[in-house]
Amino acid sequence: MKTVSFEDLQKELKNRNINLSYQRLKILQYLTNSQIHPTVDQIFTDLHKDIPTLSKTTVYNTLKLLVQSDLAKVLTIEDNETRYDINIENHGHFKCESCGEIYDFTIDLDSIANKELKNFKINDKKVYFKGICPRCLN
Amino acid sequence: MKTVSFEDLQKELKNRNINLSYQRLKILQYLTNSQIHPTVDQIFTDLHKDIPTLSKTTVYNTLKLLVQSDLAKVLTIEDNETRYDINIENHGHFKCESCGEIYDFTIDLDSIANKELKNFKINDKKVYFKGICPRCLN
DNA sequence: TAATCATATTGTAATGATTACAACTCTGTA
DNA sequence: TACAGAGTTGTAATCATTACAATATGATTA
Ligand SMILES: [Mn+2]
Ligand SMILES: [Mn+2]
Ligand SMILES: [Zn+2]
Ligand SMILES: [Zn+2]
Repeated sequence: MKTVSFEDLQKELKNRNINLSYQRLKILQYLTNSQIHPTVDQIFTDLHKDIPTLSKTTVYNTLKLLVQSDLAKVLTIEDNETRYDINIENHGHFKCESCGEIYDFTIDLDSIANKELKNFKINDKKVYFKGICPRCLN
Repeated sequence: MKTVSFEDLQKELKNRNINLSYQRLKILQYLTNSQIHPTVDQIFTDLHKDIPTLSKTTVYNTLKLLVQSDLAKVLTIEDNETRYDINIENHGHFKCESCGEIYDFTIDLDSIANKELKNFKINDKKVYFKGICPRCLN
């Protein structure tokens, strides 16, 4: 699973004429460093320790910007928690129903394209699994 | 894609000692008759015409009951609309970004099980596609 | 440098979906 | 008829998200 470097992300932003403010930089760093597919609240709470003036609205705005620019993806594994993934490569997500942790896994999404959909234009594919992770099985 | 008959559903409810009230009956009928993967609001609004006393809370309660009893599934294709599917057979969902319609498609979920997950206990698999449907492509 | 302008951020209020909860209703049984 | 348990209802509370107006920032121009 390829990971896009932080520098590449900065370039991408410039390509799209998106200014890199201090807040945007910090949110982007948080997303690239953490592998936890965070919620808005996790991002806000963690960053708020360093940036006491940070507004939650800014977090929402920035994430919307990143998603619209195809630099991040929205994960809706549960109906009550929206998560964000800076890794836009195609891959699946497994959520442990016991500890709540979310695991990435590689998946060949091309192989699951379906004949029934041959006349459909497919722009996005999401694969979500749920169950119990090995750590919790012990 | 196998469809469970309404009579089978009734039996399943009895097996689980779930009483079939008039409201529950109507909600169940609505789910089996409509193939639109409705939201709570759609169910409530449509049924409210026939049952003016119906409460939205009852719709929420009944759906929660059906999901807990494994007689319905929750779909979270978008982060802002929770939908329900009475068809619990494994199948994928395609949402048209133009008209909003949701299409079922068959998919062999066993074939996309992954070696990386061989030590995981998988309880549920969801596959969501987005794009443009043939009708909207014309 | 100072003035100007566009963009970004902030805080608060509004919205909308969902849940909590207490009162009421219905149905079957003693 | 009285009672008990389950189901329903309406309202209030909660929580995530969005709208919006005021303020701040940062680049551009004179
Ligand atoms: Mn991921
Ligand atoms: Mn379906
Ligand atoms: Zn776990
Ligand atoms: Zn369409």
